Amino acid sequence: MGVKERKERDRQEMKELILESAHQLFLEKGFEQVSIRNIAEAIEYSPATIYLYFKDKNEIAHALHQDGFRMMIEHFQPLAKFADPFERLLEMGKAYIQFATTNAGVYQLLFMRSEPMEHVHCLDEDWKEGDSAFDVLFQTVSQCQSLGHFKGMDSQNLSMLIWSTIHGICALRISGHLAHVKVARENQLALDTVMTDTFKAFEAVLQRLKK
Amino acid sequence: MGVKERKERDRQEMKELILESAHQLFLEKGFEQVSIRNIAEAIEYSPATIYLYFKDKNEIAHALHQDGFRMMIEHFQPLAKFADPFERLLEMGKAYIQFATTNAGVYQLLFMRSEPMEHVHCLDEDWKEGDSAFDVLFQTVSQCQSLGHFKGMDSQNLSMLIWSTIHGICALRISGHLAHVKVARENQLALDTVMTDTFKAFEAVLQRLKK
DNA sequence: TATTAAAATGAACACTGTTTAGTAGTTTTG
DNA sequence: CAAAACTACTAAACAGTGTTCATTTTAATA
Repeated sequence: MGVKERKERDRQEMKELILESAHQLFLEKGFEQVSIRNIAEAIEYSPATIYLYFKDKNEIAHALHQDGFRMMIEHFQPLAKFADPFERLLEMGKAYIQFATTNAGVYQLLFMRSEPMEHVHCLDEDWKEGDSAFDVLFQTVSQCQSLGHFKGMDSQNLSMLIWSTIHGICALRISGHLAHVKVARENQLALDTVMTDTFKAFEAVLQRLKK
Repeated sequence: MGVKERKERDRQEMKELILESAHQLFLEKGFEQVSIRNIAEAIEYSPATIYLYFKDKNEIAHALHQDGFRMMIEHFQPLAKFADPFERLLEMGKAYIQFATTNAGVYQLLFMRSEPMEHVHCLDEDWKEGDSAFDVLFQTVSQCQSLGHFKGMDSQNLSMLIWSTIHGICALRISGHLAHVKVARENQLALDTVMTDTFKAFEAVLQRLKK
């Protein structure tokens, strides 16, 4: 009698239903702007029901982290065709910015939400995907170094640095803070050139540090 | 009979009182975690009173923007002693990160709060200070270029790029997202070296772009 | 002192995330 | 089959949020 199994299956289906609705709503309005009641209404259940499947709103966000990272990794898939790691790194930067600006809701959920301090210990579970996404960058950076690029720098530090850099560009765009600075309004940063410009800027510094 | 003048003075004092309390509370708990009722309690007035002096919570945030920028500009004051613009730029980066991490509440208020879309048109007033803060960076970058650094790049684009870069580092730190990535936990980025590393990384790219 | 204007507020509205007590429906057991 | 046990679900409430409004208190004027 597989009644227990069916119950478990129903339970997973319900979780999926909630996550799907939440995911779609977050895409449209952003995490903070979507209430538990909104999700409940969308799936035509009572708000309290959601708490039978998820501890709190944070747990829904965490569950969707995996989805978000999968989306990112998928978005990075075409980059494999770039044989030269350095060229791939450049394209990764572009692809990253492109993903973040076209999926602002997802991006905010992943990287721009200041989480409650207690939940910093969600290490193993929902950031497995995150770590493997980071690994894509790390591998590319390492390959660049194998070819003689970025001499004398720690691969991990460098990877984080590059990530921070690109994230900064995305975060300021999404939050709309670039629009405040007069210069940014008059002089729009073109997506196509931003990565090469970034790396060009890096250069000037090395020349200085060399001598 | 200067009763009207006194009333106006009282009104400004009240506004100041509200802003001071709000400022302090935001420092302690962050913008989102402070309610109008918290502020009201701190100044020993009814919550409704606050709405006689400020249209809404956003207007309080905007009023405090100026304070925040003044704090930043003040924090950057000692940098004037660096005669070499390039060296000053490096120190600015360090100072910026130092300010953001020690005044996370202020920094979040200034750059990490996603504002309601309607309010993107607060151009002239509360971002005057912001523009002049940006100008500090822009001037330094321009001076660097006068000395031959960052050849062939648009000064404004480059300034925004540098800002984005440093902001990314700060934002990921403050929001705690660095703690998620396994690498970041095991391998803490040292504040002292992060700027030089950033600029070192820039180098590798130029070498590649040159050929 | 009475009148008028301004300032402050208590109470409410429409929300939010979350908890609890209680109700239906299904499954298992005697 | 009926009773007990367990499950899924929800209405209602709690404590909080930003905000508004009718009402009262306070102060200035005539």
